[in-house]
Amino acid sequence: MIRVLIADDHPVVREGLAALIGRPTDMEVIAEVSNGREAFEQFLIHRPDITLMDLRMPELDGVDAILAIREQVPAARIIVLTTFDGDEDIYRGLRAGAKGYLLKDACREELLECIRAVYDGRTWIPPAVAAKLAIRIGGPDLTSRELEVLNLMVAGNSNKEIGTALGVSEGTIKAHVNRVLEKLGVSGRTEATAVALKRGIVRLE
Amino acid sequence: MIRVLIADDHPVVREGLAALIGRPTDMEVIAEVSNGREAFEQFLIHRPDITLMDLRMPELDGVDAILAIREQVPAARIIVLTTFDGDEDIYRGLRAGAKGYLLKDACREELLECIRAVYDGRTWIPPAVAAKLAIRIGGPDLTSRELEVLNLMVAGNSNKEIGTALGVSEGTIKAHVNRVLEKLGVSGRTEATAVALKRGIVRLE
DNA sequence: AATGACCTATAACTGTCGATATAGGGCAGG
DNA sequence: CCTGCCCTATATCGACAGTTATAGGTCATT
Repeated sequence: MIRVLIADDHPVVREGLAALIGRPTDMEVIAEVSNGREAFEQFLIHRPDITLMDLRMPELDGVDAILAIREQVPAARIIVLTTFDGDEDIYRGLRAGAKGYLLKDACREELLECIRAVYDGRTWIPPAVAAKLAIRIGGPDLTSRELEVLNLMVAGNSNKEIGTALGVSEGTIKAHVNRVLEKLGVSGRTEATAVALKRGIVRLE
Repeated sequence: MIRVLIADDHPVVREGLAALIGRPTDMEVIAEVSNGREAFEQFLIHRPDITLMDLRMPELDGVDAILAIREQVPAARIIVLTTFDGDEDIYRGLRAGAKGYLLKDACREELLECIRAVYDGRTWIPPAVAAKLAIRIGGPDLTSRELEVLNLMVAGNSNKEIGTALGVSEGTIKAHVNRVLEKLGVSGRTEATAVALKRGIVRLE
């Protein structure tokens, strides 16, 4: 019997996963939670064989929940199940220690196959996801300062405003912006905004 | 018996909705489809009391499906059930003729209550959704030309490039861009990009 | 027929952006 | 200790963005 923990803040999705998983006779849902903190707590209590984890959740992010769990139980078998398909989301999820990565438009067969694969100790990543992961791995990392600048840039701030906000000169911001544009492979801050959002490097709100 | 049609391209969500709706004794799911075209076809065949419609679907968009259905059956009672909470999405969904608008993080009670309300001929819009709708209704519309320019702008094109693409002068584009910035209430094209994406006025990809 | 909204265009001007080069200080890993 | 990466800074310069004002042509509405 494969014992599954579901972590997702959408009741409809939890219900759907529970229905799909409860159908085969070799799987059962042992707990459902709606945020990352509960996911961590319930994991330690139930020690599920498989954890299905959404990325965007209140209280504690999916990635952070994975990190917290694997700090206690390095062998935890966790599958990310999310709507986000930016290469940065995929990269962070798998780097945190997820063994599978499914998008929410996965069909029933794909879901069950993935659960069985990860339960057997294999990793399970759909080709489309793997392709995006490859893009991310090839490219350069943004430094934390560059990320900070990028976020302020996406919010619509000018170089001068960013400089004021970070307590450095406008020229310094220009230098950072230049490296960000180069690393993202774009030709201006507007394109950088679109690319960063699409890739999941920054988020709105 | 309230007969429900489900239109959503995510199998997990369809399954979840079916499970939630099948539980009370006064509702039943009579059909499930995964794109807008099928939604239109199955609506005409089954004439459901309630249709739950996702907005982003292949083949035919949710809004277009609503329009197609209501052209044949103006009294159709359709509820939008989606993850998109930009004011433009909400506005378009309701203007197309939806009688309810739920976000996918709605709980079971909210879903059932909404279905019953719309079945009884009422409209059902959560306060948070209504608030965003109010924002959209207050503001000015972008003309089709301005939308065209905005889309090219978000893609990272310069004024000159947009002018070339549309076969007009750079100066003309500047004039369009100026009105777009004014209507969106922003101070530059980078901020315009972020706001347009957040509000659902434009989409990536 | 007149009004108004929209698209188009021009022009001049200021400010910001982005490219490029150069360089000192801090800090970690070999 | 030295190398390399990161953050910082300065400076120049051409390109582009954005403001403002003005105005002709089209088209639907009144």
